[in-house]
Amino acid sequence: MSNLNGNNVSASIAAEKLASSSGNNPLLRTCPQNPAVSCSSCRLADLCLPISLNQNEISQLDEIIERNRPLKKGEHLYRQRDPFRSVFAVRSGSFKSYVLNADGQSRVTGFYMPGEILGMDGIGKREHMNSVMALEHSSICEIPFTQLEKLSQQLPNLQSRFFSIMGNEITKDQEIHTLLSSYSAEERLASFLLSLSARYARCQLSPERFLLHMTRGDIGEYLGLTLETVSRVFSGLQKKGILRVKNREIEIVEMGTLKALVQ
Amino acid sequence: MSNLNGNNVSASIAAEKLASSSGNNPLLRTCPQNPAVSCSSCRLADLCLPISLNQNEISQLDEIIERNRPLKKGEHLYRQRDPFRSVFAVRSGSFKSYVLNADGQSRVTGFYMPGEILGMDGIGKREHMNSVMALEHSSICEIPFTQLEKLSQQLPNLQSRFFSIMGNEITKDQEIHTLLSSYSAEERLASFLLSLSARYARCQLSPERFLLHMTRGDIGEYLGLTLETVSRVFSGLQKKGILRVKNREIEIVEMGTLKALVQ
DNA sequence: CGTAGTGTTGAATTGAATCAAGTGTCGTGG
DNA sequence: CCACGACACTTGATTCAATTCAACACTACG
Repeated sequence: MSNLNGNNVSASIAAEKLASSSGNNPLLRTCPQNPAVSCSSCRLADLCLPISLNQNEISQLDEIIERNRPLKKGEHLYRQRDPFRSVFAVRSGSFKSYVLNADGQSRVTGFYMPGEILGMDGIGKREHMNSVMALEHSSICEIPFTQLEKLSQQLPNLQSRFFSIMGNEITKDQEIHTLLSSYSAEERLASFLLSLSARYARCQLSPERFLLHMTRGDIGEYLGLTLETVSRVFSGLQKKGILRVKNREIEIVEMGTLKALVQ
Repeated sequence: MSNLNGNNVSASIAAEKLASSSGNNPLLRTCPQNPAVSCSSCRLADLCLPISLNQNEISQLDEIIERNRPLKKGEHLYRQRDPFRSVFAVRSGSFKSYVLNADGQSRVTGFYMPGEILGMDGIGKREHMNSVMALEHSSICEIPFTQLEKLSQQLPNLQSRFFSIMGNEITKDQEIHTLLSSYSAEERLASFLLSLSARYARCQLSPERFLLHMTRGDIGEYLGLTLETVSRVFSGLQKKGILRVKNREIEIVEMGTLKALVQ
């Protein structure tokens, strides 16, 4: 049995749905990294920067966006202390951001999925505070920041949208603050899974069944737990019948009970 | 003996220096809450929003800023779920932001000192995610956000400045994330004191001797510790000769050793 | 002067970390 | 296509840092 149900979810979940659809061109559909796909035809547009821009505004944004070559698993988008030039929108795949402390240990500061914006850790000090690594084969749109600033001067909607995106990042970080300062291991992991679930749903993927592209160690570093504790809590939630866990494949069997764990 | 050295630091530290000086008007000097003090004459201007604006730009900013009545200790500036209208700059005093969870427990999400910007927790969802309470008699400048957005359209420097401020907030929140996910109680408290110390220095106050305006419980809620642990760590650091602690008065005796604790 | 809020300290408890051993999985190159 | 090695993961036993529970002291304020 290769997975929870005896058929291969990995392939079906991962590949198909995240492709940026490009109208009726079937070739583009199968190639989510196609650099020709514009914001206006990108199926992630309503999760991403262009939201609340009109057609004309979107095409102006389109012009400053660079669609780079895709990154392989393990490749870095940027590293700690790199000069800040751009923010990035995830087109497909996923990323982790992390910092290395003095004795070389890493701590994961975030995970990023399609439609989410990356790189705002560099805006304050004009230097990236995190490193960002692809967790799987992934592609991104690069938005040079000085050009984004210039365009925001001309498009009030874009300025407003970017203030909102940064505001949401602040809100999200403060939620993690309270999570880490008062939740138990089980509550942290439940909350983490619910966050992933909601974000998969945003991408039109199943909120009940998905793949983790990060390791138990990554999750532990993010949640302030050891990888052993993460593993034990997964086992515990499975024993209670709330989850089914098979390696990186997660099925949330009792969504309500899981939600009740974090109130 | 009323404090560490037998004289009253509380009064001298707290009152005098934080006043927004107003050139050569001695009356304004003694009244930090004077609503007439403009950005251009405010001694906090170079910590605050106006930095990198020229005289003309500052006076445009000045026009949209409302200087409200001061808040007494324990009063709220805004509460969780209040509609978002403005961000605020702390003029004098200090504030804590906090959230209440389902069972009525509070968790502190931040402390704010003169020159720092407050209220960005509302930008994303147009609704405040935190409550904010004055920790002492305090005053603020209110900056209506829609007007700030409008003015940012006209003043590229202001837009850029506000992007930076929000970027720094994100960076700060991520630093707390790594603090909470991997530091011991002692490391957390050391890091907290060093942060306060640096921020007092920014306000032209002593980085070695200052007053805590928050309770041990507030600090614990912020750092993810119980108030008993906070108290024990203070005692421990005092026993090691790194600090002198007398109620809310802190003296950092060995700054180097304290810094070494967090590497 | 009394009381509520704040802070300290001790003893017992506990949740998660650490240490350790072993299994499972995946990608690579022969 | 299989074997190998490197990672990734699980589970158990033990330890430990911080919490919890409890008693008491201090301070500040009406």
